[in-house]
Amino acid sequence: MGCKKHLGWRGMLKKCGCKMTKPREIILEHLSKNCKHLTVEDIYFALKNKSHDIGLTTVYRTLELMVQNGILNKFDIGDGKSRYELAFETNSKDHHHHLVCCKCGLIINYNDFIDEEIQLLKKVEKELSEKHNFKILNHIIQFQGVCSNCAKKNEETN
Amino acid sequence: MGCKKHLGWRGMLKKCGCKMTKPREIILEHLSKNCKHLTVEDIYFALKNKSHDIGLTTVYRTLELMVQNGILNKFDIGDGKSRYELAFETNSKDHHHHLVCCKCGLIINYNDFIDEEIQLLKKVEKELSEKHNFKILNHIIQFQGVCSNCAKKNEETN
DNA sequence: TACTAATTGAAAATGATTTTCAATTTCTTT
DNA sequence: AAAGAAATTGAAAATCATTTTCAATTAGTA
Repeated sequence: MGCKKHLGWRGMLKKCGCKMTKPREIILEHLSKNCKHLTVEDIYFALKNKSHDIGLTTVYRTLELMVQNGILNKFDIGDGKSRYELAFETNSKDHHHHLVCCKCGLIINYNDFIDEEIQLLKKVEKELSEKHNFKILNHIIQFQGVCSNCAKKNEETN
Repeated sequence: MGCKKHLGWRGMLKKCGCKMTKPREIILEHLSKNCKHLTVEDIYFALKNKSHDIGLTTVYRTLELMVQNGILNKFDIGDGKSRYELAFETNSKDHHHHLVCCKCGLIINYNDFIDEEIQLLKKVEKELSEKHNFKILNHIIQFQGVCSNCAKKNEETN
C-alpha cells in the first residue's frame, strides 16, 4: 500500500536534504487517504485516535515541509486556521477549486467547467509571468457564499 | 470630500442597526484613499501617524463590520495576517485579482483578461449556485509565485 | 556498526485576534 | 435643544494558532 507514493515522497525529501521518518510517513498516508481539507488539529487528533502519538509541532512542521515542496496545498477559508490538501497537477483529473460557505465553513470541491478554467488560467499565468517577471507556482480559485443550510437557519432566526 | 460615500456608508450602517462614528469614518476614508492591501496594523499605525488615536480593537471591529457588509474584502496571502481592500463590484473597472509573491508578500493587482475571467466566473457561479444551492457572494482568484527580486536573492544565496 | 546531521516533542514564547467591561458617543425621541 | 436608550469605544486581559527552543532520539551514510 502506497509503495510508489512512498518512493516519490522519499525522493522528494532526499532532494532537499530531508529524511523520511515514521511521523512523516504516517501524516502523508493520512492525507492520501483523506482527500479532505484538514486543519493541523484535525490531523493531530485523527492520528491520536489511531494511537499514533505524533507531536502537534511535528504535524505543523511536516505540513509546512510538504507545502514547500509542492506535495500539499495550504489554503484559508477565513476562520483563522490553515487547511491542507493533496496538491494535484493542474492537468490532473483530480484538480479542483473550492466553493466555501463563509457561515459554517463547508467546503465543496468542484470541477465544473474546469477545462475552461484551466485554459484561461494558463493564458493569464503566461501573461502575468512575462509581464511581471514572476515564476508562478500555484493558483487559488475560491467562491464564497452561504450554503443552503445556513441560509435556512438565518431565515428561522428572522 | 467623500460626501456621497459617507451617505452610502451611513445608509449601510443604518440598515444593520449600526451607527456612523468618527473612528469608522476615519478608517473608511483611509481605505478609500489607499487602495492597497492593508493589514490591521498598517491601518492602526497609519492613522496614529496622522494623530488619529483609534484603538487597535476598534480597527479590528470596524474592518470586520465592513467585510460583513460587503464594503471591504478580506483576504490572506499566507503570512498569518488578514489583509483588507475596498470591494469593487465584479463589473467595475477597478475590479481585479491578485498575483502574490510567497517569499516577500508582494501583491500585484492585475486585470489582464479580466473580461474573460469575469465571464467565466459568472458562468461557473451560476452553475454552482444552482447545483449546490449556494448564495454566492464573492470570489477569489490568486496566483502565487516568486517575484523577480526574490528569485534574484535566491540565486545569490546558492 | 558508528557517525553525523536531521528530526522529534514538550514546554515556552510569540503574535494576531477576540473578549470583557466601564466610560463615552450617537441618534432618536421628547 | 435636552434626555434616554442603544451602540460604540478602548485598554487590558484572554484566547488561540503557530513558531521557537533545546535536549533526546532517529535516519541514512560512511
